[in-house]
Amino acid sequence: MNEPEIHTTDYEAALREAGVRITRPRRVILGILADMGDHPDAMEIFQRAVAIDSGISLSTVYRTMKLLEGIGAIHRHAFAGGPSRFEPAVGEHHDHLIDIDTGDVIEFQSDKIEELQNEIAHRLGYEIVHHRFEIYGRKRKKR
Amino acid sequence: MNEPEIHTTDYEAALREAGVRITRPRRVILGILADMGDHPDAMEIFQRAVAIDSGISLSTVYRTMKLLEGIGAIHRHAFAGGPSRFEPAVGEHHDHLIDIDTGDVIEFQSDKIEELQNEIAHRLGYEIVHHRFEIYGRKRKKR
DNA sequence: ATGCAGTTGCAAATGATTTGCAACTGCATT
DNA sequence: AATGCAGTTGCAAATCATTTGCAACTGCAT
Repeated sequence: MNEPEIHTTDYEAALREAGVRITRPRRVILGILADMGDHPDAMEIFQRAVAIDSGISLSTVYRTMKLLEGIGAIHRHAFAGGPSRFEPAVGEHHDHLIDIDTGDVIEFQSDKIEELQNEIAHRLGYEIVHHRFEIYGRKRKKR
Repeated sequence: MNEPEIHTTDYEAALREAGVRITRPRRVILGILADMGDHPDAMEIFQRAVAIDSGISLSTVYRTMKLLEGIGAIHRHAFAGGPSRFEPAVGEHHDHLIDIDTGDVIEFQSDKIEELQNEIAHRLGYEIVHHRFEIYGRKRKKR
């Protein structure tokens, strides 16, 4: 009964800790977050939520995402010209490669980057809070 | 007549090459870009432009930024919850450290990052178009 | 000097996100 | 289990950034 998986209850615990109420809409959204493998935007999360409980409003999705972002449970990614996309802040930090033709988001992880950011921030007299490394690329066609 | 500096005329040459007209509003905006040392958003550029020529509209600023971005003359940076900020795409590529308390943007350059992105993109079967590396940090207080 | 396709300013439209407010509901307390 | 009320919610309207339709204007090739 202690799988290394993420469950709604983990988020609930985090929320309780943050001193907020576990309401019906929040439980639904938490459930969606728990098993999303992609990086949906607020509207997409809203649609999934409505499919589960038609009474949920888009405002609540936005409010909940902001709340979760505030307690560090999710990360927000801002893309130029589009809505923010979210992903659970769970496990190892990773970065993204965005396919500029298809919009696909590929995750990758590199210890060197983690090192590098520390080195650079230190050199500039800063303490890192977080970083973002995104590569925008196009699939290399095999020939 | 070939200084390594950036002048309005350099942008003009790039625009002409792209087959667009050099109009009065564009010349004003180009002039602003030529000597901006910061990373202003469209509204800020608009205000500087109006100070030079009161007839310029915000739409034109947006249209021009999009145009310049398209020909690669400037870079757009999207920040969560705020407007896009622009900077001339001139010289060596650099990345940013954002001070999360003050919003200051500090530029830095690292060859290692350039290497790393190539390595990673290659590993994933992609060809890099561009990348973005941002460190969000807080000033380390000296003790 | 002339013509017209490329540009512009303005206002209205769009898209993402936030907010005011009155009704509702967790949940700590009886 | 019933009570009270501060935290939440849904809805609609507001806000912010950005885009777009359109008629008037203007570079610039001729």
